[in-house]
Amino acid sequence: MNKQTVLNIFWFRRDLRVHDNAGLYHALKGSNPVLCLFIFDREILDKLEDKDDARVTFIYNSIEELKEKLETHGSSLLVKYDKAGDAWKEIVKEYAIGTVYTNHDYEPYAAERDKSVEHLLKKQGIGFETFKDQVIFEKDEVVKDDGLPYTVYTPYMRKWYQKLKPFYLKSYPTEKYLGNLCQHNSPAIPSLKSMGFEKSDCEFPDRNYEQFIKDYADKRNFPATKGTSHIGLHLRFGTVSIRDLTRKANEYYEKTWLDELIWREFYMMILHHFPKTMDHAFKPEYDRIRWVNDEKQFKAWCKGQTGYPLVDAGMRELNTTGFMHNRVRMVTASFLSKDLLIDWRWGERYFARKLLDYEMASNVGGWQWAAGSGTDAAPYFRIFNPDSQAKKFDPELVYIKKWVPEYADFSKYPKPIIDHTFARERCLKAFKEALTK
DNA sequence: TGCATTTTCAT
DNA sequence: TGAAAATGC
Repeated sequence: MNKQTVLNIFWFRRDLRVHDNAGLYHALKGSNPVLCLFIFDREILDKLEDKDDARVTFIYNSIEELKEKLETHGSSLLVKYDKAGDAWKEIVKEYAIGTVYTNHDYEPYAAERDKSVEHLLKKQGIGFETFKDQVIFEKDEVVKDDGLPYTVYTPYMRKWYQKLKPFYLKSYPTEKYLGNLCQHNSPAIPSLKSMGFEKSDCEFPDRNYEQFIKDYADKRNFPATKGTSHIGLHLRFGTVSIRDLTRKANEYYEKTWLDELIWREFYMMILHHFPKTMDHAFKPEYDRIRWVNDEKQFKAWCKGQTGYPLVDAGMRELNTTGFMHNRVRMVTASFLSKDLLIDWRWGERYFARKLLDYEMASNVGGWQWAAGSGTDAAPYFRIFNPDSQAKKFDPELVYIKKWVPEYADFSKYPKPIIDHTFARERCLKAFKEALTK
């Protein structure tokens, strides 16, 4: 590429699609040809513990798909493997750049990274323009009348619906402007192996979610039925558009499903305004709880060896597939934080490592809800009984037998690592002590 | 989207 | 006597 040709760059991050991509649309409408970029960010990759992390494979596949699509338009995708800041130092040397376009990325690390990249670019006289893409309403769009952020879900949700107009669900017609991509031959994508990863043989969920939206309200609580779409993975990496998804849910009047999307935006908004809640209780007095933090019990929980069949089934589903049914996420989280009195952050980190659809805001929000320390949290005396939860939501033992086959043979299934009645009393005592000081 | 126990009330 | 409602943690 001739260094003299001024290009605009579109930087893909967690919006790995061409269709209905806000930032890409704005880039293509700009005055210079557009070069597309993706960076395998070592700041993130180097911290992953599992070399066959399926999420890296998923990203890799998505990047290959994107590159092919851009190549059919005579362009390509520039792929770097580096720390984001270092990659940008190279890129500004290699290309004459007008403006860099990208979509908002809200997690604390991403916000820091973008601030420093913006600074680096500005010093070179390069513009940095960012857009809302992965949510319908972001950070400061749904706020109380006094301008402060909501900290309770229900009033937030009401305001969210009030604000919703068809305009916000319109797709960006990127396809019309793909002629504005620059002509470019990019070098090959660095191999997974060269980045220290192996290809995972994990099967990824497809993007067809229509039927799931329709059935959601009836099936969502029953882990044995295929009532969940596993669409979280595609939302995490932007391989489906939130606007397309919300439009469909809205068309079908599936409020229960739409509510889950609103929870996602609520927690993103919360993490943006209260970034310290990523590892501190939203209600600070809950940081006074004296956790037991028994390593052996933690390991048993991780492996699905607690002796409580629904907890074990959930953890084994997670370990095997990278997913866990949401009802079961609540049960396993309650069991770890309340029955075992193990710090919710340990559980949060374990889910972060294993969940394909891991989203910091939702995961932290969910864990703090279960532990009682978060927004809208269950009062601390709400303690799930893992056996009655199993009776209610998996009465035929279909889910349990699938993941814990030895449960059928009473003699082969381990005894509970803790007695629930005892654990419940101990939890009430520990929480009360922390909260009444 | 809590659970266990007590109270109320119809039979 | 047992189901449903109320109550407290």
